[in-house]
Amino acid sequence: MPYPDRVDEPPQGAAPGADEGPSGPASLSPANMADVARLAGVSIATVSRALRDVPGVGESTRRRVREVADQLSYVVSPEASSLSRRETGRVAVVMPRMDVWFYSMMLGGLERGLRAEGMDVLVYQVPGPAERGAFVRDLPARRKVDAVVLAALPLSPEQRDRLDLLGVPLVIAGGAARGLPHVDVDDRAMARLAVEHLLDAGHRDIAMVRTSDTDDTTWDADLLRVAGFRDALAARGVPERSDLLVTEPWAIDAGTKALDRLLALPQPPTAVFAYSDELATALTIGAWRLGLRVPDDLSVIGVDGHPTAAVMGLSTIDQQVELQAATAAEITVRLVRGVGGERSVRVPHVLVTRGSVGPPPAR
Amino acid sequence: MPYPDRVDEPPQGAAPGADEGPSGPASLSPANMADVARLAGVSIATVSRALRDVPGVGESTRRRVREVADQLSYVVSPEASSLSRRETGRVAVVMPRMDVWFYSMMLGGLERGLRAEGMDVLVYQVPGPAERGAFVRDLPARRKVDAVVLAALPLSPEQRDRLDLLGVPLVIAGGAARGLPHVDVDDRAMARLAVEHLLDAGHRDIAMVRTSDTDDTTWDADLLRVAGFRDALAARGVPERSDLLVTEPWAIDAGTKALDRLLALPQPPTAVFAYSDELATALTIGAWRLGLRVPDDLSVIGVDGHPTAAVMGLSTIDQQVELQAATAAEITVRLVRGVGGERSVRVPHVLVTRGSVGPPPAR
DNA sequence: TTGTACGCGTTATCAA
DNA sequence: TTGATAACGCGTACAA
Repeated sequence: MPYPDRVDEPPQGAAPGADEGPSGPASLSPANMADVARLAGVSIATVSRALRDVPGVGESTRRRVREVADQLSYVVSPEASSLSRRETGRVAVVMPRMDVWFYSMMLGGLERGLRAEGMDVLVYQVPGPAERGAFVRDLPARRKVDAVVLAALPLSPEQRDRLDLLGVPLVIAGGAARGLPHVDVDDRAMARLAVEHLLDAGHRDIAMVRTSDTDDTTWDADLLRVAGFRDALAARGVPERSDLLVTEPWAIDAGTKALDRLLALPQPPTAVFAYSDELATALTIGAWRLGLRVPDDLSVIGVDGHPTAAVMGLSTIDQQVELQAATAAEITVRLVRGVGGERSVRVPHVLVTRGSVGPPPAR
Repeated sequence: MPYPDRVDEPPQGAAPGADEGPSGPASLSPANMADVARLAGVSIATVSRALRDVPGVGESTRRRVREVADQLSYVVSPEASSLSRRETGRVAVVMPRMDVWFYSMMLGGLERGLRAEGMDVLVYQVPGPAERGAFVRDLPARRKVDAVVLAALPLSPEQRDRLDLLGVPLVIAGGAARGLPHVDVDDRAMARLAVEHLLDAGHRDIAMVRTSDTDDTTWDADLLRVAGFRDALAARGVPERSDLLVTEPWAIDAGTKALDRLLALPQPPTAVFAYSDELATALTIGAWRLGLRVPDDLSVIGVDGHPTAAVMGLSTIDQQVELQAATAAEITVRLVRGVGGERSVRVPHVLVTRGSVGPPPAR
């Protein structure tokens, strides 16, 4: 009777007929440190030290423990380890949704960066105002993670304050927030750059197209890009025409609809600055389908660095989402580990010219 | 001295100057059950029972415990709870990447479905063959989750077998696998349907466009869709022209390149079946930029249900990724809870006609 | 209905 | 270098 001290294990889970896996050695209830210790003829403490590579273990002992460990295909229980170390090794990433380009890029980059540092990523989708309220009220991530990354999640200052109750470092990715570590881009400057690019090409009747959310959420990036649009016009002394700032309710083809409205104007624009590449794309497709040529009849520029923009040949301001994500991951890791360094970083943007901007058509 | 039995707490983490949050009551090291028990004047066991809504607690007692709990803003330690219950409340979602449409949709849907059932989602990005090998070898998710969902992750049968060592239910989302619970679509039938749609419109010179991976990975869906393409032609007695099956190395503009090759043929196709909407989109954009009209000069149909396809006006076979995800989430939950039901589901596809398919141009 | 006491699997402290 | 042993915080038979 080799293991007199283990007599529990009810059949647990699996229905009678269920497969138990062809792999023999995987006995129910995986091995624990005690098992390893016993087989290696050492104490639990030594096993713990040996497997964690902490100093203070004889080389031969360490080897032996290692061998026994993978012979039993033993792995440390993360739960028990966390309980004891008071760390989870996990980071929560919270975003409105993860099935649209910007967020999926951000999530992908964060996962890469965090996993490279040995952290697991727990994801939370918090789409609307109601869900945001619930998230902030219930703090479902509490005690589950060592840090929380908010990816472009619109929160009120009070909501942000309440997140202090999480008791772990908080990082904003893709946006700013007074006092909190964050990674962002200069939305205002990006917009200014885009519009300057159009002005440089000779345009004066420049429209800006954006979308509004179905709920009443306001996005800082939106306001800032409108401001940048105005900055650029003002700086060149081009009077702003209010009819050229059009806002469509969000929809996948909002750009197309915006174009229709612009073309119906008595004096249509010769160039369009779109809030996003998605908008620019839909707008351009709409233009093509109407028989308009880009940029001969209409110049278009967007913001994002969306891959479709490349296929479309759309000029854009690349906001380098991967870099934002990688940077946010790095900051998060540093905060968790308690090492110093920049707490907030502004990622540079890049004008990518692809041929969707040209001189205005001759009248 | 109210709490004589708690005398630990080194400053832990936070640098001296760091903000401690304006929220007063959040003392370092959050309250535990013992704290709640003491303040409520009951035993720890009672607190545990009261907070978990298990029967066997007086109504007044339960209320009192609840009050004390949120007064202390107490939350159960997931680590300790997991350790004791031998469950994590987490599910791992593993996918090659999460920053492309299909996977981000899948992940979003899985997260929604799993969270609705109270499970947290841990994500793993396993891009290439090397990472797949490492994932299968090291099983980093072991002991961290109650189930694993593999989302369209290409694995060899041996690799799948090795995943048995995870010791938790395994679900395949967006693909099949002998013996494993899975959710998939009928790729072969989808392709057949798409090509039949083109045949019905009168086309006979029908091309299929697909991409090849940079690594040597083979995707079942790819083979099946090619088979479906052939099925449809054969069923109508249309001889297959080998020059009309073109494969481009994956790139965002692969569709455009494929089109160039097709148009260079002595007898170009009058219609194209694209492996994906992404390909169909790039191909269509390429066609437009060449001055071709769709469907007047060329008919195009894709597969996916990608939102861009809607903007483009592309007909497609919608593979209902959200439904696939929701179904996979449901199956996963059932397996974890050990309740019966279908272990594998085939999700229906839908032909969406949008006007990118018309009769072939008159010669 | 409530309390006691042990187990869950580690890490960390203190001796040896 | 190694070994006991006490936390870590919660779930749960078992007893009261």
